[in-house]
Amino acid sequence: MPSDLELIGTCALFRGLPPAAIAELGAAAAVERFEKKVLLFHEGEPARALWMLRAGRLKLTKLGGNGQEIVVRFLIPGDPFGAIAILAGARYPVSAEAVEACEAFSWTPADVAALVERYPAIGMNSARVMSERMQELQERYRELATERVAQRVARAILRLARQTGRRVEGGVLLDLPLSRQDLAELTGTTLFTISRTLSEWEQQGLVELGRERVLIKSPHGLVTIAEDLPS
Amino acid sequence: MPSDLELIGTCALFRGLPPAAIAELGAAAAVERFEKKVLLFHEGEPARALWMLRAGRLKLTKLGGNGQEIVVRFLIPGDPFGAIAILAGARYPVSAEAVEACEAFSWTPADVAALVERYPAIGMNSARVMSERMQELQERYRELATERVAQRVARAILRLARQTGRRVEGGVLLDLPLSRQDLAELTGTTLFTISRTLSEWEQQGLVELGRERVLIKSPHGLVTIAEDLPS
DNA sequence: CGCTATTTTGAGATGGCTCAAGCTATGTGG
DNA sequence: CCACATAGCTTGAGCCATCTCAAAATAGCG
Repeated sequence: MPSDLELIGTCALFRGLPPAAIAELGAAAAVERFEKKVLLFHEGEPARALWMLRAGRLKLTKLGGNGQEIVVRFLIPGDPFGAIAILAGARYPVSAEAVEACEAFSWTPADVAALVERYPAIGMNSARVMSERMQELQERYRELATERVAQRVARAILRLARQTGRRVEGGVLLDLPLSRQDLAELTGTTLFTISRTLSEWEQQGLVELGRERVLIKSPHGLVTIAEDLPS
Repeated sequence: MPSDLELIGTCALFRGLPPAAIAELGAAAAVERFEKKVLLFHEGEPARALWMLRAGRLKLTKLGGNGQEIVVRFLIPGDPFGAIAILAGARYPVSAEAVEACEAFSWTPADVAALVERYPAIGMNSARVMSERMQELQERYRELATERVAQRVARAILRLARQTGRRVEGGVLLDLPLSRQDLAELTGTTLFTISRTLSEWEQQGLVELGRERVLIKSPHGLVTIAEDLPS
């Protein structure tokens, strides 16, 4: 369990800053706690803070005109969020929802501005973080445009495994409460199709399912599906 | 027709920098010319430069395993590209192809690093540019996941109109060679469906079509479709 | 003027969606 | 501790938006 300053100092946004900067960040940060299903902020709201997840899991979502929701991504401790609103717009382009009890640091736009002024390396760090996320989203965009559902679902699960996977006996457990609906909104399909797809994989022994729970028994099998290789 | 230094000084990446910085950028830039259909670089290639379009139009594309291509976005003069590779990866995550004769500035990674060192504001500028593109891609991702083809195509055309639209008699012309195939790869559908959709709109007097050419006669009509409003 | 790239149109197939119904954990209040 | 309520999940049946493939029309270009 890293200390707060360690977490702040090693996250992608603030890596490489002098200890004085990290100390300032720690001093300026507010810490808040959010229960499961609580919205930290919602899409369209004026940005009142730059955030960083301290503990727990949350998801960034986006609404469609017809009421449909999509999941932009899940976050783990150390991940910054709300940065786009601070950098580019005055408003959050996504909503942030706790998928389990969470704690998050937040900094006011004024504090962020002052710190960026003092430690300009934050600028390049932000650009790097944005670039990495952009790369992932471009990739997912391509998948959504060109691949079948099963392929996309397999990829999504493998990504989640890399991000939050925990080795347990029998395989790798996705270490967050992940409903079929969540997976559907992450991959651009419906909860029905997700249910059918996962059930089939369970038949084949690739995964083991539970309520809001996915255990990967054969990562290799999922890779075969994700890459559309002959089994 | 702005001078090179004006173009460099007013683009999103270098806005607000002191004249000395702009002069340096101008001095360090190489200018190259590319004919229609030429690839400036391709996906996966090690990044050898940060680019900025000087004249013409180009598109960023990405390949799928099955040979299918998608269009990530079209660029107009002043747009930077290849930035993600310089910032986050060592390799270009997309290909860049001239859709008409183009000219582009390029800077070596070493020159970029030196300039960023000297003028740290470039860091925040990069972050802002990335954030804006991220916001757009998140939006398009949502559309691809939740909306029908017609809706997405209408949105894509309206975006292109905002970006490269030119007022002409009779409406707004998309000022770039844009094939049905390009539109399909931009919106995640097939050229056949694009052809049918556009033909229908032409019947209704919303657009006027030509080979690699779209003239918008009724922007409002397209908005109605894009927003899925009752006509 | 003929070649080639682009576009249109048709006909048929299908992957995934929609809607309805029932099932099953999980947690909760009596 | 049990019975019930509820959120999450599964399964089935039918449908339809969109894709696929084939063929022909059209428009530039050399």
